[in-house]
Amino acid sequence: MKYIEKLRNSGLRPTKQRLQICEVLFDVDETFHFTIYDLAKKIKKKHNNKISLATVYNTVHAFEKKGYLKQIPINSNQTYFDTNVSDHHHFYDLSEEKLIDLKNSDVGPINIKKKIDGKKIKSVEVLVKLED
Amino acid sequence: MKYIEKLRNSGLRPTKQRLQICEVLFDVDETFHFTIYDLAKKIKKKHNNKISLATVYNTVHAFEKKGYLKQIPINSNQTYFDTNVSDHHHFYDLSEEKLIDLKNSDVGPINIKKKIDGKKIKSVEVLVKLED
DNA sequence: AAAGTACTTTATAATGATTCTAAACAAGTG
DNA sequence: CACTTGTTTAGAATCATTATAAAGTACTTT
Repeated sequence: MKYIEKLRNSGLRPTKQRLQICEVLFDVDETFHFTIYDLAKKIKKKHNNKISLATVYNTVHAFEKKGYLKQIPINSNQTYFDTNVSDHHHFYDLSEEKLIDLKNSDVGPINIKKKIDGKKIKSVEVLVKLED
Repeated sequence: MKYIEKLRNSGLRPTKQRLQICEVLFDVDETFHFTIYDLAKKIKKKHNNKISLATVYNTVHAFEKKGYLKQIPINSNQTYFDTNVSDHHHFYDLSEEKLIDLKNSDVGPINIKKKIDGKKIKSVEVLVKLED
């Protein structure tokens, strides 16, 4: 199984549940955005078994910490994640409440001129809100 | 009272509670970031009376809809608001969990090259995450 | 392979922010 | 003042997320 090593490298034991979650998240042609609830539904559909919500939360957070997933900064009642962990940005369609990827090359270079002493920049994320 | 007209113009009745909230939010030299809970505490301290949390929520959301407040897109368990409604951006200091304003002039111009049919851009917000 | 340990999963309970409800109240209008 | 409409309120309800602790599984050591 191709995800066993990925998990091992992160100090996570390759359990049946984690492997199933990996398949849903990473065994696809295109990256996608999801909430925990979405993901739980997808797993149930694909593998025809239910993984405890607590496990889905734990695993997603472990993956996020390891850099396999990214949290998307957006104001919503639910937390959105992205399987696209490359440096990129987002449109947020307000009327449809949907996220759309914005490739890095679709946004001109961003120059942050202000510096904060003793801190370094970890990420620069742009959220472009869309209305009709 | 200087906020009465502001409220009236927005179709909001100038009630005692709304005026008190206005004073806490807008009667200050510098703009600031806050959560609903922060705001409720500030009101209690400044006016020495308690406004129902439900009212604080209602009023903040009404103000946000009218453009008197801005929601800050950030992943946190609580929603952050900003009394600075001008076009600007934010640093988010991950270790101190604190927001810092980034003036528009501190960020080079942002050029969004991709267009979505039938949608127009409402806002462009940059979140710069800081680590130690 | 058995035994021991450390990590995982799970159902369920707990938490905490936010929203809803419906009754009491205040503001605006004639 | 009488009337309508908007507002406030405490408390209940909701919903995402986190904590708990018991049962299960993976890995290591013999």
